[in-house]
Amino acid sequence: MPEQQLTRRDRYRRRTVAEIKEAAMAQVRSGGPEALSLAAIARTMAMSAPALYRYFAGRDELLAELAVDTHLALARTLEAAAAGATTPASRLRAVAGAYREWALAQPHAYRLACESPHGCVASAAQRSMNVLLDVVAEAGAPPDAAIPAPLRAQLHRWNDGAGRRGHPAGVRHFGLVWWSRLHGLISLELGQHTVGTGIDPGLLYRSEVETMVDSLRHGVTAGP
Amino acid sequence: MPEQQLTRRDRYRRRTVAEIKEAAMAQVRSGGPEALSLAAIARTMAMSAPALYRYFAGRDELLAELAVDTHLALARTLEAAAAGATTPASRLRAVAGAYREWALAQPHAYRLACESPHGCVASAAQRSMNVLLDVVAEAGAPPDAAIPAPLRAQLHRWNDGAGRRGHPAGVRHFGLVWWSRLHGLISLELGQHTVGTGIDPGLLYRSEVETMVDSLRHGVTAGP
DNA sequence: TCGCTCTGTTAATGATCGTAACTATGCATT
DNA sequence: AATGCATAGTTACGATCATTAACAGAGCGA
Repeated sequence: MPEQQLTRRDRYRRRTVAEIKEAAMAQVRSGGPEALSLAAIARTMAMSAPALYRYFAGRDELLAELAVDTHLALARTLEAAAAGATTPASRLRAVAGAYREWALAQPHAYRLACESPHGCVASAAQRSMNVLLDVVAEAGAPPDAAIPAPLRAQLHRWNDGAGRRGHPAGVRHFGLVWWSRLHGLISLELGQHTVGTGIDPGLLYRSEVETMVDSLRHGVTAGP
Repeated sequence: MPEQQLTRRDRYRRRTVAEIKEAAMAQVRSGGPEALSLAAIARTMAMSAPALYRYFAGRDELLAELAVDTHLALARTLEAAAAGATTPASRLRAVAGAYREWALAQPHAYRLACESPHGCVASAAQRSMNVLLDVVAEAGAPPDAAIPAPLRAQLHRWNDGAGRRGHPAGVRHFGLVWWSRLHGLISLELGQHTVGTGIDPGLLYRSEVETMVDSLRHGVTAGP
């Protein structure tokens, strides 16, 4: 079923969908998810607002699709960052740095991606997670034995990256923790929770990344 | 200027403000910040919507005030949890546990508090931060020397808890990191990012808390 | 008592989402 | 080629919402 097999109408529809999403993402990027307005999208496309319902069931569904797209874009960015680095440790730093850069460059989009409580969105986030897992695996994660037994069992059951070889529990654990720590710092930074303190969030972030790189080097999972 | 000095009108006004906020928080708790509707508040209070503008400049200002109140309520909860524990380590666990319990019990309120990018809100969060800092200080934080010099300088300059004795940089650093890690995990949990994985977020959370308690015991700041 | 301020009202404006009813066009089948 | 259906668009409409303006009565100090 090559692209040319598509009927004229189908190709046109794809273009329209893409155009809608483009306009929608522009709104989200500049004003956040709550600023997305179907009426405004229709206006910029010289369409009537009800016409949009031919393409999306409603505002919420459009937002959900945008969140998925956003996660995929983030994943591609992380993949590129990982591919651009050479050593395992530098790859860790590169991915962590790219993650923050990306979030700071489009904070509203980051919010859209991370705080959408939709299952479909979570599954799209898996692709970013896979980048992390691979990089952590390469750097050598702590042994499974260091993880509390019940958690270890759940980690083992977790089927990450459909169709890929599974990672050991130590890698999965470290990946999850890594992700949550990076996200936590970025989330606080985006919430302006560091502005009054005079502390540079970038320094704090890099310090946390270094802590984690070190702990990987020493094969443990430890605190600040 | 005792309470009785207030004129009849002033006391009535206070009651009205409280009632408005109560109705507003109920909406936020059940549907999130975006579900807050001035019209609906007015309806439940048997008032006309424009009357609300005698008390708040608009929807945004009301939300900001709610966010501040929410932060203070969270802080009180943490203080109670800290007061209820006996040993330093158990106090750490109690505060961390109370933090998550509180967030899970009212996820929408937590979102309101944490993702409001208002300066005033951030300053209200300071009170929760102070609870953390005290508990960390009591448990014995890593030495300042372990922190990268530029970050250490900023931490030292940071004037936490107005009018209180300052904490050493090690405590401040550990407190910030602690907070961001707890918040990161909770934020992912609220975003449903663990549902597809079959991993119990509570286990992951407790494991992370234990990691940090251990690292305090050993006087280091390390990774997972 | 007079007058000002505070608190409330109704009316109106303009924006939003979403649905219904209708029209024209593309495309496939006869 | 003619017919008929799904598609993609339109206008009209109803509901909700935030916000402003203009106005009215009650509290309260002079």
